[in-house]
Amino acid sequence: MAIAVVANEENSMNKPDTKPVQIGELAKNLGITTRTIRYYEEIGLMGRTERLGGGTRTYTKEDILRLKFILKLKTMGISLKEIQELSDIFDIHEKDFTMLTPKLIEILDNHIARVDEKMANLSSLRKDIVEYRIRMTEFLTQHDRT
Amino acid sequence: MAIAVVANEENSMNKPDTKPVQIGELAKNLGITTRTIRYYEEIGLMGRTERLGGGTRTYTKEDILRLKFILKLKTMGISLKEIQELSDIFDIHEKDFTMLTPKLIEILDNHIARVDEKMANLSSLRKDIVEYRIRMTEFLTQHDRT
DNA sequence: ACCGTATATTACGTAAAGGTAAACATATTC
DNA sequence: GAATATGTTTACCTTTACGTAATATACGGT
Repeated sequence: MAIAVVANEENSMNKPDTKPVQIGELAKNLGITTRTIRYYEEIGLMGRTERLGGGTRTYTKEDILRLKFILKLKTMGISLKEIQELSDIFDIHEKDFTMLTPKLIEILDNHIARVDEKMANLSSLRKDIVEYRIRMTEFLTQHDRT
Repeated sequence: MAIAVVANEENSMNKPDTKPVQIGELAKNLGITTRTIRYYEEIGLMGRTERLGGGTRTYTKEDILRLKFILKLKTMGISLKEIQELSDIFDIHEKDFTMLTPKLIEILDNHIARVDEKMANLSSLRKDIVEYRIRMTEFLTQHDRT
């Protein structure tokens, strides 16, 4: 239940449908490719999940929440490297989500600052470009007249 | 004189020091590396400049202005690929800067729009992160009490 | 002529986040 | 049981803007 909070779970009816899902279906549901899921496992974002006899990966509800959490952080512009740090903490402390929260908040705070900075930069950049554009236009019209 | 307008030339005393410069000194003056200059030539941003007998590159005042122009566009976030388009036009029309201006304005307009979009995205992103951060904090304090 | 520094060319390395292909095993469906 | 779909691993490809190294000449001054 803990991680559901952070993965934006809707919790509609909470059916106990604990039927593990395979990678293809999961990918389709989440709108990503299987390569992405395997890649996340490869770099240690997902703990290694259960496999069927032949090696086919299966994903429990918890696994899926974890993946959704990763995707959520990604949409917020957190890099996979930062998410790795979180994953490490999460796994080291035997999936105790509370151990993860302080670091998460730290990263988020950090990220807010970065976003603020970026916005300031873009704002001044925009001014530059517009100014430049005006000079160009003037230059052009002067040449039209001559 | 034409390109001087766009490269932000200070035009302090306008000494006729038309002594061609070599790549190392030029790089130092502009605060970039020689690799960068050669790279720009490699991908066609700089027309091939004159060489000394042994093949050493030399740069005239015009060449330097062209390079400054490229750097100026870069600081505004224009990609080298876009600058290539401009360079192509410039070279095709035998270095007539007026032929280049419409495309330049188009690129700048385009770029302003992109910057605006980025800023809007960052703004909503910031909201998301802050909201999320608040939820995390609440989650944490609840667990402290229990 | 010689020395030390600058330059030339070629070519591989880097970071991020996967894409894509090859070659194979497994699972499902008719 | 053959065809089809899905899964597996390994490993090289992509983009951007150069960094870095290796090797070979060239330039400038004495």
